[in-house]
Amino acid sequence: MPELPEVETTRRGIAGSVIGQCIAEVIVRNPMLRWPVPRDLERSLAGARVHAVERRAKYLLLRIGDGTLIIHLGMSGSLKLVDPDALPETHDHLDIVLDDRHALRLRDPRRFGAVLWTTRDPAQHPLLCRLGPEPLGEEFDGGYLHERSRGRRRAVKNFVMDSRVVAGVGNIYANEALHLAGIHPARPAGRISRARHEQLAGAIRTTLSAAIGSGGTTLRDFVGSAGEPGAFGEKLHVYGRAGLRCGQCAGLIRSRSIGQRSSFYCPVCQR
DNA sequence: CTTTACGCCTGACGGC
DNA sequence: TGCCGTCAGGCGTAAA
Repeated sequence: MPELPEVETTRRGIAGSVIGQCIAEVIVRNPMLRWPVPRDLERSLAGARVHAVERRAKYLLLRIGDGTLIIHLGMSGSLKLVDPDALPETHDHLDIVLDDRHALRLRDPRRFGAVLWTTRDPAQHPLLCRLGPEPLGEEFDGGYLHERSRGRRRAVKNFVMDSRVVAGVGNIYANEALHLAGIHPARPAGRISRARHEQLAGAIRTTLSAAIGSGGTTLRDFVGSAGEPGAFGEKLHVYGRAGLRCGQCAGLIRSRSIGQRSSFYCPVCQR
């Protein structure tokens, strides 16, 4: 579930409450996430201070003491600020209790998420070292997309969802950005002009920025750090809207699977 | 090298 | 009411 805007919403929601705090306790109720939560996590964290809460792609990076806690929310994860005395519910796998008696509580029904600890440069971590540029950063633009796509035959939707090309564009926002750019999701990436790649890069930035501004998209279970759902779902133009009219041209929105992922597009205004 | 298919896991939903 | 198949926001890995 959480794509970049949801992870950024989470980051902004927790940063002010955790930066400057020290870790009092770590409670692991179920370590079996995508990879096991490190057994000695409490020993690494206890007493250490949180210096910063950053984001790279869909990874949250909590700078704690002399290391970094890497958190990924997978498909169904969320991170809430709670009173540590509040009873945990099913799928509340981990609490990071802070000195001020608040706790970060990780919930992840499907357990596709991850909690990892590194004392090295997190950018060099195997999970992060091959990520492409941040879509809201300066290196990402149409020229970059155009250059990277030359000779590539795969569908442009799969191309922009490849985290080695650009980090953090997931299924919802890939569909939305391609609609905004007027590009058919199955079009081979290498057969898109520079001008249209400029359009696409701009559409990705616009879509992600607007979603962050709305607190993300809640389809099923995403909630922000205070438990609030994201409001961007009301602003989706194609995702989940098969059979409805396109707002741009009154064509009918279609859905089909592209690269094993459900895709939504307007066959009239996306070419 | 690029591209595709497959799991990991739980829960929600539709059809019967 | 229940059971069963299908699908879901991600992504590493194996294999073609």
